[in-house]
Amino acid sequence: MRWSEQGPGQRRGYHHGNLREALIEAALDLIARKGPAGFTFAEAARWAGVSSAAPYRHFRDRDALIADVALRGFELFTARLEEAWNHGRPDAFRAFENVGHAYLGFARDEPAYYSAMFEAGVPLDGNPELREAGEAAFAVLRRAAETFCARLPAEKRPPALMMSLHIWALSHGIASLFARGDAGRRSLPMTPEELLEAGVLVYLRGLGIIEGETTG
Amino acid sequence: MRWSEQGPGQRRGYHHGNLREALIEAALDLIARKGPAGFTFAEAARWAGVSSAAPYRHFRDRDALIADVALRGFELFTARLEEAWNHGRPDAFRAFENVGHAYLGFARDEPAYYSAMFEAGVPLDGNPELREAGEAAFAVLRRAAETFCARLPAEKRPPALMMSLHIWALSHGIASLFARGDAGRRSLPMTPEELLEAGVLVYLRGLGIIEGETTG
DNA sequence: TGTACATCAGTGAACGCGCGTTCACTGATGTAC
DNA sequence: TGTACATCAGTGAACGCGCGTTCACTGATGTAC
Repeated sequence: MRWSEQGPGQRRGYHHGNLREALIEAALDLIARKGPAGFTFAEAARWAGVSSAAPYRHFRDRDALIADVALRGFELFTARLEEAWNHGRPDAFRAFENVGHAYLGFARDEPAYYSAMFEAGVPLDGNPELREAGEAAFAVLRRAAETFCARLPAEKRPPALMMSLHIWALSHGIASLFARGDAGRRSLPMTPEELLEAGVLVYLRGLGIIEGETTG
Repeated sequence: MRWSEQGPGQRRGYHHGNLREALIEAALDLIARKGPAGFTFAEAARWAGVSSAAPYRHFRDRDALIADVALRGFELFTARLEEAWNHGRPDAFRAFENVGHAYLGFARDEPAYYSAMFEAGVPLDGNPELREAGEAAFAVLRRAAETFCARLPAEKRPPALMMSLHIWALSHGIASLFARGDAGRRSLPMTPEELLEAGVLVYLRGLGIIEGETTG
């Protein structure tokens, strides 16, 4: 460390060395604390211990940085869902459950990414890379649904696309309303995970994919 | 109209006459077009054809105005859900379906209210009136669920609170992801209403409240 | 190994802008008598 | 009905601020010879 202090970083010479990454970290920190609108280019630069003009060497403008955060968010999200699915092991049902938990876990552990992905209002048109990243995340859910549906005989097999949309919407709804760390969060007489798990169980029973008691 | 032009309003003398309402209208217009963060006190004043200091006669500050918009939003929302429920007529099932449609309809027709209510990050602590208004809206859903559950014999009756939380989360998820007018909206191979209706049907079947074919 | 030079990631000063908020004020309205 | 006055919703000018963005610049790094 030479002279200038900075956020949580360590070194500083004339060249920062890793400014691009530092700016993204700063964005995550700021978004987590103040929401996507509370993030400013100027503050991110300050956080990284760099002049306010420096970020322009790495991002066209403020929106480009947010879009990049959203993109990374989707990549991480996809990886986490994929890992939870784990090729349908140990069995389709358990793996499906794990995907649900991974969904909520991501929303809770990475509120800043989640925010940038779903609430920052980054326009998807004109950013095909971002759109594809979002679709890749959804594709994990969809593949899981397909595998899961395959246990049923073809004639009573529900449309996997619809099923995955339902699960996605339910997960997203629970995450937005109850599992986020922000000020508007509603309180709940159970954990979000329990709520999601119960909902998915009822839903799957309704599809005829699993059997069981109607109530507990 | 005397001299100063204004948004869509009509008159202007020295006294506006209805500035409080005009500012709220302005806020709705701005939020609908730019999101909750895109709303500024200054622009709302301009929209109403009034000096930038005038709003302070009616709202303590910017946040107070947004909180007021959210409050009205919840009141409207409650009224609309209530109307849809219509005391469970013509029958509990149909009425329940109507509530779902009303939910999505509100999110689509009143994106600005919806935004202020669920996305503006208005802190609920320290604003009991707002919190109660939100709970009142949810209470409609809950009462509907209770009435609906009552068709089942007590020993296989699902917990109505949980059921209403599931329906709420599913509706909110679909509304956020697919039914909103903003830029981040995902596209969908069916209407949000169809998606919600199908999801609720599956869910209710899973609870054993309705019977029916497993797939279509 | 040493020097010349191109490249590139930073600087820092400056800009114009719009915002939120305050202040002493003033014009319109409504009420008492 | 007319006048005096209190009340209150507006004005408009001013403030300090932080933002996004640009510019000519400069220090560090890496490469060619």
